[in-house]
Amino acid sequence: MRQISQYLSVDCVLFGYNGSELEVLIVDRTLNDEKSGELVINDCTLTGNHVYEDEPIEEAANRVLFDLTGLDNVFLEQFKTFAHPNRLKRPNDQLWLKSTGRNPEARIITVGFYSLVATDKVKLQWKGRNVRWVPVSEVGELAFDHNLILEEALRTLQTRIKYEPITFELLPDKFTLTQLQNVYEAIWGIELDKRNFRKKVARMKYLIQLDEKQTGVAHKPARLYVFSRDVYDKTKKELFDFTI
Amino acid sequence: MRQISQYLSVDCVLFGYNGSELEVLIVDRTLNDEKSGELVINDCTLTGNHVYEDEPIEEAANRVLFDLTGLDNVFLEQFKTFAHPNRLKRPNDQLWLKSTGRNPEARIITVGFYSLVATDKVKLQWKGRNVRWVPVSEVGELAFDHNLILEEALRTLQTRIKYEPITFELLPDKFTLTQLQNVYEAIWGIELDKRNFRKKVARMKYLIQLDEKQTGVAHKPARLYVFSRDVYDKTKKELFDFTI
DNA sequence: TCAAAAGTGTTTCAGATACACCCATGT
DNA sequence: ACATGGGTGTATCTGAAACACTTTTGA
Repeated sequence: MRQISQYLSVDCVLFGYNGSELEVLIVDRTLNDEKSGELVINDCTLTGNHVYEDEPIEEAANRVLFDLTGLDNVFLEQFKTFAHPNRLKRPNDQLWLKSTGRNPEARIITVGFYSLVATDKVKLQWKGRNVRWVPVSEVGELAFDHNLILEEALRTLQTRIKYEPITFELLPDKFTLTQLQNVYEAIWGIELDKRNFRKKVARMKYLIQLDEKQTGVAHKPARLYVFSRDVYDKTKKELFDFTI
Repeated sequence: MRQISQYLSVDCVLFGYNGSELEVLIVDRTLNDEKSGELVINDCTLTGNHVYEDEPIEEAANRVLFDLTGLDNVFLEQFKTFAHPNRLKRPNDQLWLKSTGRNPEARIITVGFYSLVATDKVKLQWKGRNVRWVPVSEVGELAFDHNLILEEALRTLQTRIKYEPITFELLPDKFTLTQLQNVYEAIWGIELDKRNFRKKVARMKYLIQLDEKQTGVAHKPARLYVFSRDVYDKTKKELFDFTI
């Protein structure tokens, strides 16, 4: 029997992109009173989970994502650890811990990961709990310290996309330059100039133009591109070209 | 009696600059056999410590630094958490844990912080244990997973100084532009052009030229500068000018 | 034929790079 | 007087920013 760590968890901020907005995966947390059946907790959390005693945290985070999306090999990066002694001390959180058999007094520290997926690659599923995409701008108050975790994850993402080629993770394998531009715009919350953007990405050899075009769109169909990690790894010098 | 967490620690990678090289603070770890008195462990670690159950990790890290340097308000940033189940499983590490009254089977996770100080501000002192500055390039094999931690800290530092005004932390309050340039060169391990460097920093309004010069040097004395966080906070837009 | 997004070029300006000599001080 | 590091300017090139119209498709 595999032991669960009583002190360590992982939380995954799973970002997705729906074609216009940056979204994040949110789980409903509901608790009914044992006797009255009355709904005593009804709020939301990020996706997270326990870590097995013999399990590296990266594996635990991957496990959460796999359970959730069925996807393996998802982009995943540790960004910060949250360990404040009071992070689970709000009344609802204490109630929740008790009702799920945890010691509400224990200090549980959580390692935050963020992850990027193309929402259309994902069929959501999580052990009967209700899971859904919510635009980052519309996320309300979350349980635990999850608003803080989300905030830090977003800040990390905003910085990271300047220097690392990870925006592709939010798109289908084949994507248009407009989609790529939209991802940057959604993450930064600003608008970019189309011509300048295209001049910029034209320099990136690892963005490979295909002989394919969009179909089924009611306008001039756009060319499709793929990201080549191979080419990227061979031309790492251009890393900082990602500053846009 | 304040309880110590059995599962959580902090490690601080304390970087210093000695005028020519980037250094890191290293602690000797020695253990004598109880009976024979023979030296059974004689190696080095980074500086780290336990966390009290009711103590935020940032405070724990600050406490380590204060005990070590007598300095408060030192630059300190969490960079990564290390939690691999086998991270303390090498024979010497197991021996050490046993001999210091810890459970060698327990999984101890550690949150890594890095910190920057001007070595000449510091009088080292650490509970009788031998502590010293070692150039980063000359650090040998360290105990636990501390080589990995150091590596990640250095990588973080190299990236961070491109976008954040933190190099000043490694210098005396008043410094010369050559010293500043040397810090970048030491951290990146490359040489920079003096004239171009000066043109670049001349644009940074938060580098304030004093009406003071070096004294006691056997050459034309250099002008002294200070970093103004005030001005920096007011002109944050220029953040990315730090790319050098 | 219209609506909708794709795609494209020029000008101007700021900053990156490359590069070599004279200056002020202590010994 | 000499050794040492301080301090400066110019020319060239690359990339950032600002900006508007034509093209291709489906409805």
